[in-house]
Amino acid sequence: MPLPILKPTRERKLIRCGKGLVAGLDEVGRGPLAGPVVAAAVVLDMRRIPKGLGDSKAIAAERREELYGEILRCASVGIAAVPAWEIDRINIRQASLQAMCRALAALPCRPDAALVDGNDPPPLPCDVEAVIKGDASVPSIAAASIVAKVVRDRLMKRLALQFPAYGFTTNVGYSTAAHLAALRHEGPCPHHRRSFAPVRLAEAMQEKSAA
DNA sequence: TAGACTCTGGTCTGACTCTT
DNA sequence: AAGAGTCAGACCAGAGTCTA
Repeated sequence: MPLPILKPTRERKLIRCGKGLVAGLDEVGRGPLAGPVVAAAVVLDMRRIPKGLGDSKAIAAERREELYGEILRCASVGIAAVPAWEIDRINIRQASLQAMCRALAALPCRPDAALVDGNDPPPLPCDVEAVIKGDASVPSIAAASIVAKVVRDRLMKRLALQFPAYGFTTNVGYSTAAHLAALRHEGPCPHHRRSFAPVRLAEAMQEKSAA
């Protein structure tokens, strides 16, 4: 089966409106109980768009890794992560925004406009257009979501070596039954988001059982 | 067996409704 | 009138089930 090719319609529209460089932005890791939120900004070369770009959730991990390599080879990429302690300090929404700002700043070039996933355009230091389901329909956003997901998965695998009790290799920080059980048994590690209700609850239960 | 679909569980904002 | 509470809709993901 031929790989699907997303058409860069939104990017081309912005370029026609005088925006020279258009970045796609996406963040991953908003829902998990542990680990950072990771954002990526990608400026694609419109002549060399990797085949098979699409919603990062719908792409098999192996294929995601391949696309990650292709994107790094043929596009400008900026990546940033905001750790759990900072999420606790400023809340998850602000942390996502911070991650996106930092990913934009980490780009080797300065984009004139950005396309982001979602319904409400965040305040960024360039023109921003929000696209609902953009990660499945806009190639730049799809590429950013793939890069962010691969980077975050790798970070979580590294954390799994440090904190093997929580099963980060498989749950990547999400609230699976096994993760919650480990959380109740071990208590949270420094990479858990204590501002999230299930972590607070588990911490309280763990303290109670330790007392 | 792999992909699609649905459900569950986490967050947030904004709009609306209810209570004081 | 103002504050509190609720709901919808957006995002993230894993897990289970169904189907081709």
